[in-house]
Amino acid sequence: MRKTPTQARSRATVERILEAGRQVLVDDGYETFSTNRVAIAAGISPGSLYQYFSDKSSILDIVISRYWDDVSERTASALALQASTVGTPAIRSVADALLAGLEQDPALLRVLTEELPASRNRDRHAALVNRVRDLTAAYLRAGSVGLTRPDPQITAWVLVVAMENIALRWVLDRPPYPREAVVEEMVALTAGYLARV
Amino acid sequence: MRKTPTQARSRATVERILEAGRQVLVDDGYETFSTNRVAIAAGISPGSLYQYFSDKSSILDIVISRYWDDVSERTASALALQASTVGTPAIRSVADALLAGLEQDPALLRVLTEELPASRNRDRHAALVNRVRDLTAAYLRAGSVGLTRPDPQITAWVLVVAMENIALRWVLDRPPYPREAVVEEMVALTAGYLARV
DNA sequence: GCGTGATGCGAGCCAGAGCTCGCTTTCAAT
DNA sequence: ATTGAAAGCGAGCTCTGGCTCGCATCACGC
Repeated sequence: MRKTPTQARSRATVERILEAGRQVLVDDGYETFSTNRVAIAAGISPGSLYQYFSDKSSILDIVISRYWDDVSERTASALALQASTVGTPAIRSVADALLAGLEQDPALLRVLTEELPASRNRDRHAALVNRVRDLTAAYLRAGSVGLTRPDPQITAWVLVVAMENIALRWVLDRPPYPREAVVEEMVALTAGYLARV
Repeated sequence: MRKTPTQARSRATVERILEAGRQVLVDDGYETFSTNRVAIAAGISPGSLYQYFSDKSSILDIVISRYWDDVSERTASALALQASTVGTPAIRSVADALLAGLEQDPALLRVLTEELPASRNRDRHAALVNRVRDLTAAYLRAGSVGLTRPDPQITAWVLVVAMENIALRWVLDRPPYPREAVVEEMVALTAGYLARV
């Protein structure tokens, strides 16, 4: 942020820029994401844009942050809701929440994960994974489920990384499997993993 | 390919360009990957480069293809070797092969998966996933394992997508879990999923 | 040896995009 | 109403990097 807007008008302008940034990203893609395009989409001039943002990257950063914060919030809160529940219903609703979080804005998700270099999302994404992993590890340690694996930390990590990719690939690649079927597979995968053999 | 090299000298030049391309990608990263840099690294002039490659993208394409073909070949053949084996030993060696395949060239893997837009890898990567998924589905249908899940196709897809991300994240993020432990978790995850409950 | 096509050279063209700067317009406080 | 700061404008500067083109050099068949 180069200059903090004080008047209502300029605050609205900053907001318009960010919305336009998201729009250009979704409509035109990352490759053609240019400050001039953003300015046009926001209905302002390039010069105005650079009064509030130091460079193109900083606009992107905020758009990206907003998205991941949103997903993170949704997912973690859904997970927290189930902290006291046990068994497959708990797993099912977490799997569902994961899918729902990613289904929130698939167009932006696609651009962020497929067109941007993954390193752009790295920190934000790692934060999300760690957050969910720790919640999961705590849940496992709480012992509501019989612990069959030696290290809850690894187990939680494995679960999160596996589930995330299943959900992500299903949302983005749209394989011909119905949503409920995928949820059930996610439940079975998790339940089988955690159940004593 | 703009012109097919006939003499030995030019065939060597094309090879030098491709090796330089890989080198520049690994050393300098995707952002700064420029045709001029590749030319310098290959010890030739930009003009010579454009005699054989139509544009910058086509050099990249070949470098990327070569990498994924290599990984695909290694993984699929390791999987085929285990087609007749059953039980956790079979699962274990497939998990190991998956890790080994990705560990082959971690530097290039990192650039390809973290710096390039994922869409650059999309086709090649999808081919790999499909190939392994179909092998897995056939394996499941062969009935060596008791089928507890309704649809082998979904089950195979879930397994491949899950396993791949576990292996990928472990290789790239180097979480503090020993390799053998991760392999065992992958085995447990798969075995629990497929075992009758 | 000689000539013709293959190979190689590298300064530079050119399009595109990030960003600037001098100017105008709008706002709000006095 | 006045005035100074805040906000906005947009032509264009500048730099980067993909790519070219006219020329030099090399290699192989006769």
